[in-house]
Amino acid sequence: MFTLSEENYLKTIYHLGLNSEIGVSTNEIAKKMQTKASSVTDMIKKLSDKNLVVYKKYKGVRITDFGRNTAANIVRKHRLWEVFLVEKLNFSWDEVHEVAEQLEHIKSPKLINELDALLGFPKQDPHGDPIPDKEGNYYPLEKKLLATLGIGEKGICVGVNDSSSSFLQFLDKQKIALGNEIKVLGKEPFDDSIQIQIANRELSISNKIANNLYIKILQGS
Amino acid sequence: MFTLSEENYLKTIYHLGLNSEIGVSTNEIAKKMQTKASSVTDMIKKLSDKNLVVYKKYKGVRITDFGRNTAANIVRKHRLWEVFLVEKLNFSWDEVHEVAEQLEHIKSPKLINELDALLGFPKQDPHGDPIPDKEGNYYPLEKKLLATLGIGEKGICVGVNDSSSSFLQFLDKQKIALGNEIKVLGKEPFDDSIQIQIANRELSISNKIANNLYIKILQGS
DNA sequence: TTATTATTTTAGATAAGACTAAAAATTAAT
DNA sequence: ATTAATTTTTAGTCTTATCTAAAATAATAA
Repeated sequence: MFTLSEENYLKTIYHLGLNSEIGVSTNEIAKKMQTKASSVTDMIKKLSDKNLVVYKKYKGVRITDFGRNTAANIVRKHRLWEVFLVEKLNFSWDEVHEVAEQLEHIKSPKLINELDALLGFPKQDPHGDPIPDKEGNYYPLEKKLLATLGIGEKGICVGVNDSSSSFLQFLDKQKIALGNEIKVLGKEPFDDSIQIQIANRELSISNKIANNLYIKILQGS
Repeated sequence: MFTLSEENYLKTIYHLGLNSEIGVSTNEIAKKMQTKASSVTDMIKKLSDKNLVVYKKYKGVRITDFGRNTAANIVRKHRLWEVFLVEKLNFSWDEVHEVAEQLEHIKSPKLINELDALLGFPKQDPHGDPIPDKEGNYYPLEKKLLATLGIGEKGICVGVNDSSSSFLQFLDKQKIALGNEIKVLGKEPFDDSIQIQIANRELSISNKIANNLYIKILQGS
């Protein structure tokens, strides 16, 4: 099995490598993990010894199939715990991350499979991010940023781009939650703000907000 | 906050000190934790620096009020998680300990309070051990060993003395569970075995088993 | 293409937690 | 009350994960 530190590095490498064809650089990892490049080099060697990544000096790392699988399993645990915290323990979506960061390292296959069942085999976490299955596969939602919708289009709020707690708290305050139906009523060219209808209320949303909210387009809108 | 290791040592000292007036010895701790006495001495100094125990060289340690409170909180978390695993995730009582050993170190007051509420504020864990409240107080059940009951007495199975997985698995196999009503039908002087009635079945129980099962006496039996 | 800058790695140090072996203190036995 | 046996502590070493400072390599600019 892997240490806490190894799991955290692996997870970071997994996330950073998702949208890039080339290797993940030492500095990128160091910045993301708030640590020093030399520490990253040390850890990369350990992960490489355990066949979780392929490492070529000065060329960054690429995750292996084994590493990807291992990382996806940690992400699966993280996101299932987030669902549990929100659905069963009354956490709000800005409170879940920190606790899930701890819970994701608990080792017990039975625990996580039973938790999955208790929650009804959810496919997304409270931020709309997909939950990998036992094999590490997941199916990202077809989604667009609210800012890219045209006037008259409507959809369901399915996720956030920025999951900083200040943004999530803002959404809570405005009573915008996952699952809400949102319709674009108008767009203001002057400041790129957007007028929307949500749960029978009308709101004006700044461009910055609209660029951080993901919407699943409803058919026939 | 405390490290994983510090918490584990503290918990052991707490348990070993419960039924003794004098200090807990280095060797006792080492034996219980499957480690070496020298490692214990090192750790004791750290716990002492953090005011969790009082340490006098060659005289063992005594837990402080602060230490006792901290330890009781870890025990509280351990036992609440055990209830959760059995009640919500279909674990059997011999499977819960190992996972609870991990979960008890998760840091989040909200998590544990909400979990407590989800479970309906239970007072005992699946082995019948009392769950401390937020202040670290708990109320042990009035209980007797099955072996000490007289013929005709009856009570409810409320706990085990030995919680080794082999014993717990034996109980599972015999369909003896917490909450079952047990009546003593007879005692065999030759081998000190006991005949009991449990859930409309009659069973013969060896003395060794009867010395590891706690019974809450029912009034008027 | 060479010099400059940025990135990455190496070397050496530190802290936590564990170990072994030896020394010191306590307890038990004669 | 000494000696012997046991317990406990100290001293020194090891591993993991981190750091700083310096060296090596790669990328960029003149």
